[in-house]
Amino acid sequence: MASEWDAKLRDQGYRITPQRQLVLRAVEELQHATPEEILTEVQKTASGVNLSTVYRTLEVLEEVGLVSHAHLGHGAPTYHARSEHIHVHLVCSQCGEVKGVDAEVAVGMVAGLQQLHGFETDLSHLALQGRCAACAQV
Amino acid sequence: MASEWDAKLRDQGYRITPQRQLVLRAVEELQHATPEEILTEVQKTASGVNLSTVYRTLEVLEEVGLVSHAHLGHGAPTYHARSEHIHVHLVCSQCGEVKGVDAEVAVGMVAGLQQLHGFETDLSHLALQGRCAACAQV
DNA sequence: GTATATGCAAAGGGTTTGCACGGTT
DNA sequence: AACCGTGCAAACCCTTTGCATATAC
Repeated sequence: MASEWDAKLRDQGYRITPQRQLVLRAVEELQHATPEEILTEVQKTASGVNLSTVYRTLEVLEEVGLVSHAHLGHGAPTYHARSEHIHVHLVCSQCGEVKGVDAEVAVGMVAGLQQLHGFETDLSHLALQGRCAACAQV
Repeated sequence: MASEWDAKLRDQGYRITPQRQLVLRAVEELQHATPEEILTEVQKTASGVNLSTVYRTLEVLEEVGLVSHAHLGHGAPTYHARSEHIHVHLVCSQCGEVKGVDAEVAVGMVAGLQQLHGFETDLSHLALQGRCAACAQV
């Protein structure tokens, strides 16, 4: 049901605007995009849209649960749609490669944290630093 | 052997300076501090030290393996000494609380990533977003 | 003595905010 | 008609960089 997006906004008292629709669509299409990249994508359709609107919109979309962000490197965060398959980000600190892998690998840890510390982990934010297979071989 | 710190620097061709010693000590004492906080601590002893020196020093100390950083929230990253017990950061996205827990909880995930994807995870950078026990009860 | 490290100040990225206008409800 | 959302521009925080001076080696 891809048309639930507007309901999620309305339910929390937010209005439906072209900008919000375009930003959400851009996030879905680009998959791991920074605010700047999202702006560029949005401007292909609506050139007048402003960067601050993208920031404000992402904040709203995140609050209603339509998107999430993760800090993959030192720069800007990247946003992805919440509807996507939940995945964990593997970031190679040597070559910078980013790989998304199934969140399955982390369920043990999540269960452990819940049991030991009562902590409810949100995996959609998770970025793991390390060395990818290629760089580790050296 | 707390006096190995200078050797680690020298071995990689770096010089030993008061600033580097002070920054390292500040990181060890403050435990999870931002560059700004580290500067303030260092300036208690040497008021002339500059923020850009702190940044450059942290970069060097990280390269030689004396400190690590993690992005706990939206703001500046925090630095901690590598010699400390390895721990994972649990960040509550609701109340902002940060808790360090033993990295033991993550060994299963690390092993899985190694096996499935050849990825060597660096746990010292790991920050997990979620809800702490207190906030989850609501 | 020479190369590296530092302090200073300016520039740079990324993000937030105040305000007047425009659009959704 | 009322209020929320947007565009614009300025401000903000965090970080990096160029350059002259000071310092470790």
